Amino acid sequence: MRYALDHTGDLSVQIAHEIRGAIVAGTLLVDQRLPSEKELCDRFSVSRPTVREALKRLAAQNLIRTQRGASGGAFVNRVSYEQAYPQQITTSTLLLSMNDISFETACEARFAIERACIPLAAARRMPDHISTMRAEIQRQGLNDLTDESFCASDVNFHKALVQAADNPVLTYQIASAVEAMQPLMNMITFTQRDRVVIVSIHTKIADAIEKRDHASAEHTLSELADYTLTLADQARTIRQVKLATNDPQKRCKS
Amino acid sequence: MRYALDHTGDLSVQIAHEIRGAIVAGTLLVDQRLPSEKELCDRFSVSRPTVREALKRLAAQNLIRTQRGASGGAFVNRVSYEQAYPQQITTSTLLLSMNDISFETACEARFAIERACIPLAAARRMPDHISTMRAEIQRQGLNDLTDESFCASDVNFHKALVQAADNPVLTYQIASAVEAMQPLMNMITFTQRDRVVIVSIHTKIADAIEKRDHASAEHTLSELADYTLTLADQARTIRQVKLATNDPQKRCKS
DNA sequence: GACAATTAAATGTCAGACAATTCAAAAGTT
DNA sequence: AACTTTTGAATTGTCTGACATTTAATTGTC
Repeated sequence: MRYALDHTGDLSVQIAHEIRGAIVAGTLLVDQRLPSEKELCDRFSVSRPTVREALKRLAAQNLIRTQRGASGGAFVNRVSYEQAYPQQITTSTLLLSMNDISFETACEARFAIERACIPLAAARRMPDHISTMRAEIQRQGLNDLTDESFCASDVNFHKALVQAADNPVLTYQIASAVEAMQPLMNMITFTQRDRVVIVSIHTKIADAIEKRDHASAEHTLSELADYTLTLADQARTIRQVKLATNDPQKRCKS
Repeated sequence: MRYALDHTGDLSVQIAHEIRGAIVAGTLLVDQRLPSEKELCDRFSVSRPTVREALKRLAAQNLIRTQRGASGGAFVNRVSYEQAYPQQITTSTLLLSMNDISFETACEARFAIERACIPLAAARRMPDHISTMRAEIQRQGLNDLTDESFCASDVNFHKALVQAADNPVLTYQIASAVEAMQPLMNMITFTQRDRVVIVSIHTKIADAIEKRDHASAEHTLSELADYTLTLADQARTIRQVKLATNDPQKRCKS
């Protein structure tokens, strides 16, 4: 077969678009081998570097993988959660950092989405979900925890909560949203007192989920959302005060 | 500066990874120009095709754009919602189609996430959100509407609902989830009776949002989720019956 | 000073070659 | 005959050098 391309833009873009269309439409099935680069050159009437640039575009989107050697070539990838995940997070993270999204907006979205899985989590939670949550809560109570470790444990807690809903699509969507928020959350430093409050809220959530009391869990989650906002507000105030009182020399250093 | 690369895998992958890291870390700022391809060749000690393949990888992820001519080159992209959107949808759509996600699972996730924005939408809806929703409802009542047009209007209705929450991050997340579901939704054919039911549910939702009654809106949305599931169930049954009663000739045609 | 032609720099494309990798078949050995 | 080794072919990865195309700045002319 011969391909007819849009006559808009660069050749490698057109070719990549053509092949992507075939994959999305199902003309090319998972694990099916694409024609070799040489054949693609003939079909599209372009040189090999051009074909290769097109293939690299597709590879960057995890749509294909390539293998060297005899019986090698480019193969259609099965798009898995594991592969889509980091991609999604990179995009979301950049979106947040490049578009002046306020902490309030991001926080609101994150907790709103997480709230979506609470009824399902309450209905379907299994014993190991609860024990994972409690283990993370216990970890969060340790005294010698760095802020990073505390945040990581926090992420794990919420991941377990989401996983209790037992819906892979939901897990994928929410987990990527939560992780994309992480850089913003890391700007907060948690005092010992803050941690005590958060641990108590987490405990209340775990209790509610265990008792399959979704109303209480939802309510407590919004409590956590509010508290997170006040923490961010405090952190901002502290930063501003520091900035104002800092002598010029120190400010230059930063 | 000279770069040190991981010695794992292909060169173009390593180079792309290196540059991506600089963008994500903020070393390269938005709209900043990357070194020319020739300079990159020198820095990484590779040939131009290799550098170009790396740049194409980044371009495929919308991280950079290229411009020809004098004072052209590769520039760091501002990742905008508009650009991230179709990318996200493509990925999500492929995830759904390639991983044997049941309609039930996808539907559950979609409505759960949409539910997340209801309280915000009820609190913040403006007159034009309501009028958009009502306009789409009216359109859905027209008799000579194709299934595709009905679905498109349905998407618009839910988009307006989400937009009423007035949170760009939330809009981005939910809208992409809803759109990714569209191929699955398009498998359902809506009888006139189905449409009447859906229109009435939509009306109830719009009414509740207008009255800022989030509890009622949430309840009605879950009603819609249930109804959608029964429709999908019907569609599946009908397809099976057709398959069983079809004579061989017709089955070959399809 | 305004407009047109030239120039330079950068990406886009091409052609051909060689290197590296992998699998399969042929050859050789036991 | 069964197993091991060698060879070869196919394919992607990389390099080199060249030319085409596009665009902005420069130069020249009126």
